[in-house]
Amino acid sequence: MPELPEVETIRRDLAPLVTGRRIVGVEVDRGTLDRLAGVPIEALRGTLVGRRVEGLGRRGKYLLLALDDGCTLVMHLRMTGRLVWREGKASEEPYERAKLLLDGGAELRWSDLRKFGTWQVVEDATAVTDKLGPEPLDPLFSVAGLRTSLAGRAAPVKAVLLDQRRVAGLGNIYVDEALYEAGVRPDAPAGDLSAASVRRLHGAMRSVLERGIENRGASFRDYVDGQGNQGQQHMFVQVFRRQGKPCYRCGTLIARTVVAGRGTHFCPRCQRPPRKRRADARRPG
DNA sequence: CGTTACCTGAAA
DNA sequence: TTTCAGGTAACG
Repeated sequence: MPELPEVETIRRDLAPLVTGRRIVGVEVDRGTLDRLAGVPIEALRGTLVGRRVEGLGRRGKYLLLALDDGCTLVMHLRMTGRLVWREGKASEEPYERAKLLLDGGAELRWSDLRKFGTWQVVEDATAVTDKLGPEPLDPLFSVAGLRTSLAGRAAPVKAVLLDQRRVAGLGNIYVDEALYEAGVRPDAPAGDLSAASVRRLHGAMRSVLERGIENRGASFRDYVDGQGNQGQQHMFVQVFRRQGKPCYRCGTLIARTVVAGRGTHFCPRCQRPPRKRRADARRPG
Protein backbone atom coordinates (compact mmCIF):
# COMPACT_ATOMS: atom_id res chain seq x y z
CA MET A 1 0.00 0.00 0.00
CA PRO A 2 2.23 2.78 1.09
CA GLU A 3 4.99 3.97 -1.18
CA LEU A 4 7.51 6.73 -0.60
CA PRO A 5 5.02 9.64 -0.52
CA GLU A 6 2.70 7.84 1.89
CA VAL A 7 5.51 6.78 4.23
CA GLU A 8 7.02 10.26 4.11
CA THR A 9 3.66 11.81 4.96
CA ILE A 10 3.34 9.56 7.98
CA ARG A 11 6.89 10.38 9.02
CA ARG A 12 6.29 14.11 8.83
CA ASP A 13 3.05 13.80 10.78
CA LEU A 14 4.49 11.69 13.56
CA ALA A 15 8.07 12.90 13.95
CA PRO A 16 7.25 16.04 15.96
CA LEU A 17 4.76 14.12 18.09
CA VAL A 18 6.98 11.20 19.07
CA THR A 19 10.36 12.86 19.35
CA GLY A 20 11.39 13.18 22.98
CA ARG A 21 8.74 10.79 24.27
CA ARG A 22 9.61 7.73 26.28
CA ILE A 23 8.20 4.32 25.41
CA VAL A 24 6.42 3.04 28.50
CA GLY A 25 4.74 -0.05 27.09
CA VAL A 26 4.45 -2.36 24.09
CA GLU A 27 1.42 -4.46 23.25
CA VAL A 28 1.18 -6.89 20.35
CA ASP A 29 -1.74 -9.09 19.38
CA ARG A 30 -0.80 -12.72 20.00
CA GLY A 31 -1.73 -13.93 16.53
CA THR A 32 0.40 -11.22 14.95
CA LEU A 33 3.63 -11.28 16.92
CA ASP A 34 5.42 -14.01 14.96
CA ARG A 35 4.87 -12.35 11.63
CA LEU A 36 5.31 -8.79 12.85
CA ALA A 37 8.47 -8.99 14.89
CA GLY A 38 9.58 -12.62 14.91
CA VAL A 39 10.70 -12.41 18.54
CA PRO A 40 8.99 -13.11 21.87
CA ILE A 41 7.06 -10.20 23.34
CA GLU A 42 9.44 -10.10 26.31
CA ALA A 43 12.36 -9.54 23.98
CA LEU A 44 10.53 -6.81 22.13
CA ARG A 45 9.57 -5.08 25.36
CA GLY A 46 13.11 -5.46 26.67
CA THR A 47 14.54 -3.55 23.75
CA LEU A 48 11.86 -0.86 23.58
CA VAL A 49 10.39 -0.11 27.01
CA GLY A 50 12.22 2.67 28.79
CA ARG A 51 13.81 4.02 25.64
CA ARG A 52 13.39 7.64 24.65
CA VAL A 53 12.53 8.38 21.03
CA GLU A 54 15.14 10.56 19.35
CA GLY A 55 13.42 10.94 16.01
CA LEU A 56 11.50 9.34 13.18
CA GLY A 57 13.24 8.90 9.85
CA ARG A 58 12.53 7.26 6.53
CA ARG A 59 14.53 5.35 3.98
CA GLY A 60 12.70 4.07 0.93
CA LYS A 61 9.47 2.64 2.33
CA TYR A 62 10.93 1.99 5.79
CA LEU A 63 10.13 4.07 8.87
CA LEU A 64 13.07 4.36 11.26
CA LEU A 65 12.26 5.13 14.88
CA ALA A 66 15.55 6.18 16.45
CA LEU A 67 16.03 5.28 20.12
CA ASP A 68 18.27 6.85 22.73
CA ASP A 69 20.47 3.76 23.07
CA GLY A 70 21.45 3.94 19.41
CA CYS A 71 19.09 1.16 18.34
CA THR A 72 16.40 1.69 15.72
CA LEU A 73 12.92 0.26 15.44
CA VAL A 74 12.68 -0.41 11.70
CA MET A 75 9.08 -0.63 10.52
CA HIS A 76 7.67 -1.57 7.12
CA LEU A 77 3.96 -1.22 6.39
CA ARG A 78 3.96 -3.51 3.34
CA MET A 79 0.46 -3.59 1.83
CA THR A 80 -2.04 -2.61 4.49
CA GLY A 81 -0.06 -1.35 7.46
CA ARG A 82 -1.04 1.83 9.27
CA LEU A 83 0.68 3.81 11.98
CA VAL A 84 -1.42 6.45 13.69
CA TRP A 85 -1.11 8.71 16.69
CA ARG A 86 -3.91 8.45 19.24
CA GLU A 87 -4.42 10.18 22.54
CA GLY A 88 -5.30 7.86 25.39
CA LYS A 89 -8.77 6.48 25.27
CA ALA A 90 -9.49 6.65 21.54
CA SER A 91 -11.35 3.56 20.35
CA GLU A 92 -9.41 0.68 18.83
CA GLU A 93 -8.44 0.98 15.17
CA PRO A 94 -9.81 -1.52 12.65
CA TYR A 95 -7.36 -4.44 12.45
CA GLU A 96 -5.27 -3.00 15.25
CA ARG A 97 -2.39 -5.42 15.89
CA ALA A 98 0.06 -3.59 18.13
CA LYS A 99 0.72 -0.37 19.95
CA LEU A 100 3.54 1.58 21.50
CA LEU A 101 2.49 3.32 24.72
CA LEU A 102 4.25 6.65 25.19
CA ASP A 103 4.67 8.76 28.26
CA GLY A 104 2.01 11.41 28.65
CA GLY A 105 -0.72 8.93 27.67
CA ALA A 106 -0.42 8.98 23.88
CA GLU A 107 -0.05 5.86 21.75
CA LEU A 108 1.24 4.85 18.36
CA ARG A 109 -1.30 2.38 17.01
CA TRP A 110 -0.22 -0.21 14.46
CA SER A 111 -2.98 -1.79 12.39
CA ASP A 112 -2.55 -4.13 9.47
CA LEU A 113 -5.37 -6.03 7.80
CA ARG A 114 -3.16 -8.47 5.93
CA LYS A 115 -0.44 -8.78 8.59
CA PHE A 116 2.41 -8.38 6.11
CA GLY A 117 4.01 -5.48 7.96
CA THR A 118 7.24 -5.93 9.91
CA TRP A 119 9.06 -4.52 12.94
CA GLN A 120 12.64 -5.17 13.82
CA VAL A 121 14.89 -3.59 16.40
CA VAL A 122 18.45 -3.31 15.12
CA GLU A 123 21.61 -1.88 16.61
CA ASP A 124 22.67 -0.52 13.28
CA ALA A 125 19.98 0.66 10.87
CA THR A 126 22.42 0.68 7.98
CA ALA A 127 22.20 -3.11 8.02
CA VAL A 128 18.75 -2.58 6.51
CA THR A 129 19.15 0.64 4.58
CA ASP A 130 22.40 -0.29 2.86
CA LYS A 131 20.51 -2.83 0.78
CA LEU A 132 18.42 -0.06 -0.77
CA GLY A 133 19.15 1.96 -3.87
CA PRO A 134 19.32 5.75 -3.80
CA GLU A 135 16.53 8.02 -2.60
CA PRO A 136 14.90 9.36 -5.77
CA LEU A 137 14.31 12.79 -4.21
CA ASP A 138 17.91 13.08 -3.03
CA PRO A 139 19.91 15.58 -5.09
CA LEU A 140 22.52 12.84 -5.44
CA PHE A 141 20.07 10.76 -7.48
CA SER A 142 21.18 11.74 -10.95
CA VAL A 143 20.18 11.07 -14.53
CA ALA A 144 23.51 9.33 -14.95
CA GLY A 145 22.79 7.10 -11.96
CA LEU A 146 19.42 6.14 -13.37
CA ARG A 147 20.99 5.46 -16.76
CA THR A 148 23.48 3.12 -15.09
CA SER A 149 20.68 1.28 -13.30
CA LEU A 150 18.81 0.71 -16.55
CA ALA A 151 21.73 0.10 -18.89
CA GLY A 152 22.09 -3.30 -20.47
CA ARG A 153 19.03 -4.76 -18.81
CA ALA A 154 16.53 -6.78 -20.76
CA ALA A 155 13.98 -6.66 -17.92
CA PRO A 156 10.97 -4.38 -18.37
CA VAL A 157 11.76 -0.88 -17.18
CA LYS A 158 8.88 -1.20 -14.73
CA ALA A 159 10.52 -4.20 -13.06
CA VAL A 160 13.75 -2.25 -12.59
CA LEU A 161 11.95 0.74 -11.08
CA LEU A 162 10.11 -1.52 -8.65
CA ASP A 163 13.37 -3.12 -7.53
CA GLN A 164 14.20 -1.38 -4.25
CA ARG A 165 17.89 -2.18 -4.71
CA ARG A 166 17.94 0.03 -7.82
CA VAL A 167 15.91 2.96 -6.52
CA ALA A 168 14.17 3.05 -3.14
CA GLY A 169 10.58 4.05 -2.59
CA LEU A 170 8.64 3.60 -5.82
CA GLY A 171 5.78 1.10 -5.89
CA ASN A 172 3.07 0.17 -8.31
CA ILE A 173 1.20 3.48 -8.29
CA TYR A 174 4.09 5.87 -8.72
CA VAL A 175 5.93 3.68 -11.22
CA ASP A 176 2.91 3.65 -13.53
CA GLU A 177 2.46 7.38 -13.06
CA ALA A 178 6.13 8.16 -13.69
CA LEU A 179 6.25 6.03 -16.84
CA TYR A 180 3.15 7.79 -18.14
CA GLU A 181 4.58 11.21 -17.44
CA ALA A 182 7.81 10.21 -19.18
CA GLY A 183 5.99 8.71 -22.17
CA VAL A 184 7.64 5.32 -21.68
CA ARG A 185 5.92 1.96 -22.06
CA PRO A 186 6.16 -0.09 -18.84
CA ASP A 187 7.23 -3.24 -20.71
CA ALA A 188 10.02 -1.56 -22.65
CA PRO A 189 13.32 -3.37 -22.00
CA ALA A 190 15.14 -1.10 -19.57
CA GLY A 191 18.29 -1.06 -21.62
CA ASP A 192 16.45 0.07 -24.74
CA LEU A 193 15.45 3.50 -23.42
CA SER A 194 16.91 6.42 -25.33
CA ALA A 195 18.96 9.00 -23.46
CA ALA A 196 16.04 11.39 -23.80
CA SER A 197 13.65 8.85 -22.30
CA VAL A 198 15.94 8.24 -19.35
CA ARG A 199 16.15 11.97 -18.75
CA ARG A 200 12.38 12.36 -18.90
CA LEU A 201 11.91 9.36 -16.64
CA HIS A 202 14.28 10.79 -14.05
CA GLY A 203 12.35 14.04 -13.94
CA ALA A 204 9.00 12.23 -13.94
CA MET A 205 9.96 9.98 -11.03
CA ARG A 206 10.77 13.01 -8.94
CA SER A 207 7.76 15.04 -9.91
CA VAL A 208 5.20 12.29 -9.30
CA LEU A 209 6.72 11.56 -5.88
CA GLU A 210 6.80 15.24 -4.95
CA ARG A 211 3.18 15.65 -6.01
CA GLY A 212 2.28 12.58 -4.00
CA ILE A 213 3.81 14.13 -0.90
CA GLU A 214 2.13 17.49 -1.56
CA ASN A 215 -1.20 15.69 -1.72
CA ARG A 216 -0.43 13.67 1.42
CA GLY A 217 -0.43 10.28 -0.32
CA ALA A 218 -2.91 8.17 -2.26
CA SER A 219 -5.77 6.51 -0.36
CA PHE A 220 -7.10 4.00 -2.86
CA ARG A 221 -7.96 1.67 -0.04
CA ASP A 222 -6.17 1.35 3.24
CA TYR A 223 -3.67 4.15 3.48
CA VAL A 224 -4.13 6.85 6.09
CA ASP A 225 -1.68 9.43 7.37
CA GLY A 226 -0.26 9.71 10.88
CA GLN A 227 -3.51 11.20 12.17
CA GLY A 228 -5.69 8.56 10.54
CA ASN A 229 -6.87 10.79 7.69
CA GLN A 230 -6.96 9.91 4.00
CA GLY A 231 -4.62 11.41 1.44
CA GLN A 232 -5.71 13.13 -1.77
CA GLN A 233 -3.33 11.87 -4.42
CA HIS A 234 -5.64 9.09 -5.64
CA MET A 235 -7.89 11.78 -7.08
CA PHE A 236 -5.11 13.11 -9.29
CA VAL A 237 -3.58 9.99 -10.81
CA GLN A 238 -3.26 9.96 -14.59
CA VAL A 239 -3.30 6.22 -15.32
CA PHE A 240 -3.29 4.08 -12.18
CA ARG A 241 -6.51 2.03 -12.13
CA ARG A 242 -7.94 4.20 -14.92
CA GLN A 243 -8.14 1.38 -17.46
CA GLY A 244 -10.98 1.90 -19.94
CA LYS A 245 -11.10 5.63 -19.23
CA PRO A 246 -9.80 8.29 -21.61
CA CYS A 247 -6.24 9.52 -21.35
CA TYR A 248 -6.31 13.11 -20.07
CA ARG A 249 -3.77 14.06 -22.71
CA CYS A 250 -5.01 12.37 -25.90
CA GLY A 251 -8.34 10.70 -25.16
CA THR A 252 -7.15 7.20 -25.99
CA LEU A 253 -8.50 4.64 -23.55
CA ILE A 254 -6.06 3.71 -20.80
CA ALA A 255 -4.97 0.06 -21.06
CA ARG A 256 -4.26 -2.48 -18.34
CA THR A 257 -1.77 -5.33 -18.65
CA VAL A 258 0.47 -7.30 -16.33
CA VAL A 259 4.15 -6.40 -16.19
CA ALA A 260 6.60 -7.65 -13.58
CA GLY A 261 3.70 -9.57 -12.09
CA ARG A 262 1.80 -6.40 -11.26
CA GLY A 263 -1.30 -4.77 -12.68
CA THR A 264 0.02 -2.12 -15.05
CA HIS A 265 -1.76 0.90 -16.50
CA PHE A 266 -0.65 3.02 -19.44
CA CYS A 267 -1.78 5.07 -22.41
CA PRO A 268 -1.13 3.07 -25.60
CA ARG A 269 -0.69 6.27 -27.59
CA CYS A 270 1.23 8.60 -25.25
CA GLN A 271 3.59 5.85 -24.14
CA ARG A 272 5.65 4.67 -27.09
CA PRO A 273 5.93 0.92 -27.58
CA PRO A 274 9.35 -0.55 -26.89
CA ARG A 275 11.49 -0.08 -29.93
CA LYS A 276 11.54 -3.40 -31.70
CA ARG A 277 14.94 -4.75 -32.37
CA ARG A 278 15.07 -6.20 -35.83
CA ALA A 279 16.05 -9.83 -35.81
CA ASP A 280 18.86 -9.30 -38.30
CA ALA A 281 20.34 -6.54 -36.14
CA ARG A 282 20.73 -8.79 -33.14
CA ARG A 283 24.22 -10.01 -32.43
CA PRO A 284 24.55 -13.74 -31.96
CA GLY A 285 26.15 -14.39 -28.55
C1' DC B 1 14.31 -13.62 -14.77
C1' DG B 2 9.03 -14.71 -13.70
C1' DT B 3 6.02 -17.04 -10.38
C1' DT B 4 4.33 -18.15 -5.76
C1' DA B 5 3.36 -17.41 -1.03
C1' DC B 6 2.27 -14.72 2.84
C1' DC B 7 -3.13 -12.86 4.87
C1' DT B 8 -7.66 -10.92 4.73
C1' DG B 9 -11.30 -8.79 2.49
C1' DA B 10 -13.63 -6.33 -1.42
C1' DA B 11 -15.20 -6.52 -5.85
C1' DA B 12 -16.27 -8.88 -10.11
C1' DT C 1 -17.01 -18.45 -6.56
C1' DT C 2 -13.08 -16.38 -8.32
C1' DT C 3 -9.90 -12.74 -8.86
C1' DC C 4 -7.43 -9.00 -7.35
C1' DA C 5 -4.93 -5.90 -4.03
C1' DG C 6 -0.46 -0.06 -3.02
C1' DG C 7 5.06 -5.23 -1.07
C1' DT C 8 8.62 -8.28 -0.74
C1' DA C 9 11.05 -12.80 0.18
C1' DA C 10 11.66 -17.21 -1.46
C1' DC C 11 11.25 -20.10 -4.99
C1' DG C 12 12.64 -22.62 -9.80
